[in-house]
Amino acid sequence: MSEVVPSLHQRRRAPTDAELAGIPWLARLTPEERQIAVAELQISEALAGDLVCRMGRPVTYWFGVVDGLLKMSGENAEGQAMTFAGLPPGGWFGEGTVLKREAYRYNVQTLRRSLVAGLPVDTFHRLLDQSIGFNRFVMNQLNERLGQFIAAREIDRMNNPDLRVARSLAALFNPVLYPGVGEVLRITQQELAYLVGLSRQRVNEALSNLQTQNLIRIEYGGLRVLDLEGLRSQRNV
DNA sequence: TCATTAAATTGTT
DNA sequence: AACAATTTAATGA
Repeated sequence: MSEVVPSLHQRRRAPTDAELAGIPWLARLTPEERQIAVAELQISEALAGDLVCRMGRPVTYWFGVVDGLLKMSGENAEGQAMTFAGLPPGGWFGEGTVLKREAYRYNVQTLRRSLVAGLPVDTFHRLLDQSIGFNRFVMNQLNERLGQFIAAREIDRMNNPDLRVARSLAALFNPVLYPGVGEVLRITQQELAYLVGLSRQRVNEALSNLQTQNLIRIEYGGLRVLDLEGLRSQRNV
């Protein structure tokens, strides 16, 4: 576990066109608004294990995943890390904290080498003041994630590992929150195991079961979703 | 472009 | 946790 915030600063640069294309809310802006946003957007390359934001630190940016895989976690009363959510490409997070200009309430760490985009807090507020499209995006985002966290409570209460994996996968394939994912989610079975809180062996077995049911197809270094509704509606057997 | 080798990931016990 | 099998990425002719 390494804190590499300094390297995040050093690696910061302007976004390329290809990276901008992967940022979903830019499409909701007018050309003028878009120009403001793009001028302020930063891209940073984070190595595996880097902390993107740290609990308690003052908020600096609204973050999004351009490429790679992140995990959001907090601490329980005993100080044990607890994973809240996985963040695949296209996912943006921290707007609640940015809105209130508070300190980050969780840790976000890369599970592997990733490209992370950041919009400065002041620019976020400027867009919120000026842009209807931006407001719509943020509102939709908050709403969708509320649904996902409610679903996550259900997942936590399930003791059947196959169900946990199925529902967690369905969350990662959410096209509204993570539009960069598409048909194939780039994730190793080890990474998924970290997110779900199971051993890799058990995840491997659960994935095999889901593949047998034609819900997913296992690929090298990733998973292809065949039936998202089927994953969501997995029930106890 | 192809063959060889190293590294990463998966499947299994 | 350990190991073998498989897939991909890197290297160099």
